[in-house]
Amino acid sequence: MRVRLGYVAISKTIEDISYCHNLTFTNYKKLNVDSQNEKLNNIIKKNLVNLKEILKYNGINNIHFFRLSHSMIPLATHEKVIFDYIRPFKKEWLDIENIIKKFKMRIDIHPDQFCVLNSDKKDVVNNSMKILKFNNEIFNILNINGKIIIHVGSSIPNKIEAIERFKKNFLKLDRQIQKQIIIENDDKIYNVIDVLNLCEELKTPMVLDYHHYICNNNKENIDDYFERIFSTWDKEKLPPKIHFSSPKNRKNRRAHSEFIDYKAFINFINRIKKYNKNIDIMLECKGKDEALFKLVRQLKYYTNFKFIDDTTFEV
DNA sequence: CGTGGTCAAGCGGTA
DNA sequence: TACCGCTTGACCACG
Repeated sequence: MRVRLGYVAISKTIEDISYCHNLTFTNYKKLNVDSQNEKLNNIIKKNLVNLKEILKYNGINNIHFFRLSHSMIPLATHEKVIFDYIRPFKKEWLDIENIIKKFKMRIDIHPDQFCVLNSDKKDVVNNSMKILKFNNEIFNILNINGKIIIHVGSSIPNKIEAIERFKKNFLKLDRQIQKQIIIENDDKIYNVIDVLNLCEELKTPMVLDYHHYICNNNKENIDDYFERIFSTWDKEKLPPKIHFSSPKNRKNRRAHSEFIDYKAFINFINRIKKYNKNIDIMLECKGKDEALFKLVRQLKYYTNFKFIDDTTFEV
């Protein structure tokens, strides 16, 4: 089994290179009409240039996959702000595409909490579809095989009806977007079994979030479900994706800790290695890439995992 | 220089 | 009932 490790969205090592500079609608409105677009364009340009630098940093450090934060194009799906974030930035987008291709990177995107495909409110569903379309467009601009990670969403008035709404709305999406969506179990409502059943029915890959499983389960044993979860990826070119993180502390179990509990991680690897799949594990820690490299040092010291590069090992 | 309030938007959970 | 956290930070006004 080959395991690749990655981290989320922001590097802590290279500071001052954020690609998440934002412009809120309130502040946008305060500007006069001429400077609105100028301000927006400046922010987008800065974000795209910085994203390129972060991807380059990742590539040089053998980090093979990355999750894009989605605020890199502020107001992209705001109905009252119409602007072109593609053509004026052709060079910047192309630079990013070239870096991704050069290092053969896997790129995911995770819409924020306002993307609720199964909401009982029509406007929320429409906006969610718009967000998904925007994410799809980013992949189209970059000409890459990216995935959009979403949760099932709301449970109003109950999980059964809400799952039916999810299926109905999912099937309304463009086929291309349907194929990009992968669904993750969450820490409050939709547990591993809910999401696995849904993914099998929709023929959509499932992202297992191990920390969410710890927070939200019916005392089922996760070991009984690994095989089925991995199988949802059988038709994909990309390896199955797992999110791994450690709880902050006993009291605050849902929050993410700064670093990974390496013993829990080693235990986890030893339980999944028999499936002999290649796996991409994204570490979700406050410590970001520092947490990734700390875990790698611990694995090198405490295990016989055979490291192929800075973030990839075989067991 | 540090801090706290604010930001377009949805949810469920907690005090 | 009102706020908090999420996947999360940036920015600005203020001291």
